[in-house]
Amino acid sequence: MNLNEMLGGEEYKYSPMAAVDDGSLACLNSIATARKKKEKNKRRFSDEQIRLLESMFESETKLEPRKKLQVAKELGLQPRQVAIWFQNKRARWKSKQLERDYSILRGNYNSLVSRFESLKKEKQALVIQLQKLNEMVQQSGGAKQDSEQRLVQNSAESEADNRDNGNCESEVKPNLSLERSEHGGGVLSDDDSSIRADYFVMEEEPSLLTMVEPVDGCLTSPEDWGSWDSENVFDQSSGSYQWWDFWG
DNA sequence: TAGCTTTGGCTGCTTACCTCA
DNA sequence: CATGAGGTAAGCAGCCAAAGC
Repeated sequence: MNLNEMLGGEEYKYSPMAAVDDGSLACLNSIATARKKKEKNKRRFSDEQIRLLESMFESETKLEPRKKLQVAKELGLQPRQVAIWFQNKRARWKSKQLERDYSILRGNYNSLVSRFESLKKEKQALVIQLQKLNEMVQQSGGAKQDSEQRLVQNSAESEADNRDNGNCESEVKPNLSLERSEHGGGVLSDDDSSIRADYFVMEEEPSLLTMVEPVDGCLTSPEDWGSWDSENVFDQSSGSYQWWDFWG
């Protein structure tokens, strides 16, 4: 068997990853040498060829067979060479795109972190302010306590009446009141808007830091970044992926 | 019509060559 | 001049879809 037969002529396919079972080092060396000689002919494409290929790639990242033949003829290349150039180009482009996506994600993450920190500080300031106000309210208690209790009682009776009449909460007339909560503090209750803000509950810091990636992988798709919002980023309901795992 | 083979293209990984700092 | 890093053309395995039988 000569070298050409070993290599199978033009049909020879050498795989460096393939398992070696004959243990013939000499044979392997011959194959490697032959391959090196074969690849000696490898030359970079000319600037003109690259220029045209690049412009083609800009308009369409995948070539139709007919177009491929036309381009190959035009550039004096084998159709196979054109196909491989496009394959490699797509791979390089994808790699670059990944880098770009990564830097954009990183920027988004950094801005979210700084926003979260500023909101946290704002919340702390508001809590302190509320504590002070509550202290003032408690200090001025005494005589006022009776009127507060009356207010609370009236409010409870009013709600009971509304329930009896089958009224929903949104139909109740505005009725702001100050109640005593089970936390020993107070609860601002706005019956009209159903907005209720508990305060003095700092010991139960919400775990806002649980960040998950949506199942559909939209975070990796730049087109979808426009739809980002805090619900996406701080969704606590699905998955267990932690954002700090990603940046760890 | 279903099942098969063939063909061609794709992705992902890898190799070897070339260029340049 | 040697060398290492990065870019690039090309090889390979494996997968998939379309076409033909």
